[in-house]
Amino acid sequence: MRMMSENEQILTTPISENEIPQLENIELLFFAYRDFVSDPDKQLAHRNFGRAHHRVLYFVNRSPGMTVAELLDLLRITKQSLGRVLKQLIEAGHIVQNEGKSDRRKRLLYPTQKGRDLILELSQPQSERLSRALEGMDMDEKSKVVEFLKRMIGN
Amino acid sequence: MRMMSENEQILTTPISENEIPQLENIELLFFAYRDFVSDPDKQLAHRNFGRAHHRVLYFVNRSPGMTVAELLDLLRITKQSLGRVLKQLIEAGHIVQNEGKSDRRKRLLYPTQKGRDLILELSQPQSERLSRALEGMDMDEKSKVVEFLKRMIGN
DNA sequence: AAAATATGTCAATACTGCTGACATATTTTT
DNA sequence: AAAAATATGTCAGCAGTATTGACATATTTT
Repeated sequence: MRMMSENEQILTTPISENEIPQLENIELLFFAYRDFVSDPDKQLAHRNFGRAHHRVLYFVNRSPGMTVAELLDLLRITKQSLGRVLKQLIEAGHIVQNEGKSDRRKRLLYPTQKGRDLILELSQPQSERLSRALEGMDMDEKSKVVEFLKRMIGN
Repeated sequence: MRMMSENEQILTTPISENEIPQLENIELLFFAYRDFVSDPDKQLAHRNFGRAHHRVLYFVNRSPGMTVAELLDLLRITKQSLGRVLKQLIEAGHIVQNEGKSDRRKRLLYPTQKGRDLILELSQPQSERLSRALEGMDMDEKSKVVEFLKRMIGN
């Protein structure tokens, strides 16, 4: 006769905050981010771009003149993964590459006006969502939220 | 002679908070979430599971007895996408499906003890990261952060 | 009996990530 | 000057997760 092993047992009770502290917050962060990135997804779709394009465009606009290697470090993806989206952004005229002056191996990345326009458009709904979420908080409270986000980063 | 059109112009100045309010926070949220999900990725990898498995496992543990349709709504993915990961989780013995009593078309999803153990293991580093990020804040400050996350959700 | 619902599955496709290998140009080190 | 290291680009192949649309089955509702 086959016995049911202990860990095949079926559980009908929900996992609780007792078993995992911060359970609610894990969930909130999941939903918050899901909705946060869904905003620009629609705008990206009808340009045949994806989230990867968005991120590249963002960082090049944030730090014009950055190199490919710096971008790789920031995004924590491989050269191959970056290569494809970067190529498409260059072909579409959103980003240009200039040879480095001091080191001609380097390819410095700059946004065009077209690329700047696009990142502004993509960032708009995210900006608005964040503004709404922080609305009504005083400076102290806002800075606590920012502190929280900063402390979530790293390791 | 070919003229450079206006939006091919190269920009060397960074995008600023003036152009997009909340620019810094957009970035912080990106990094925070990137690191938040990277924690469980390593544990998932050597079981040949991915983030999708993690999310399914999470919600089934959170609400044992939920149906496939409810899970689809929550995750906002297609039946096809869910089908694969759910199948693997069932085969691996982390989740079981029971026929609904009142409506036998429905397949109610329950975690096994094995599934409960896994979600606890996966949630551990995320729980710790959140605890560290909230450490030292008083109850009021913590609730402001939670309020912020809640307000980020929706629309 | 017909229509609607819940689920499962098929085929085809896209995006984003990975590894490993190799090529080129350039700079740094020896 | 030659050798080694660096920055970038590209190739082939693979994996995970998402999509759409079509169709099948069982069950419940109308």
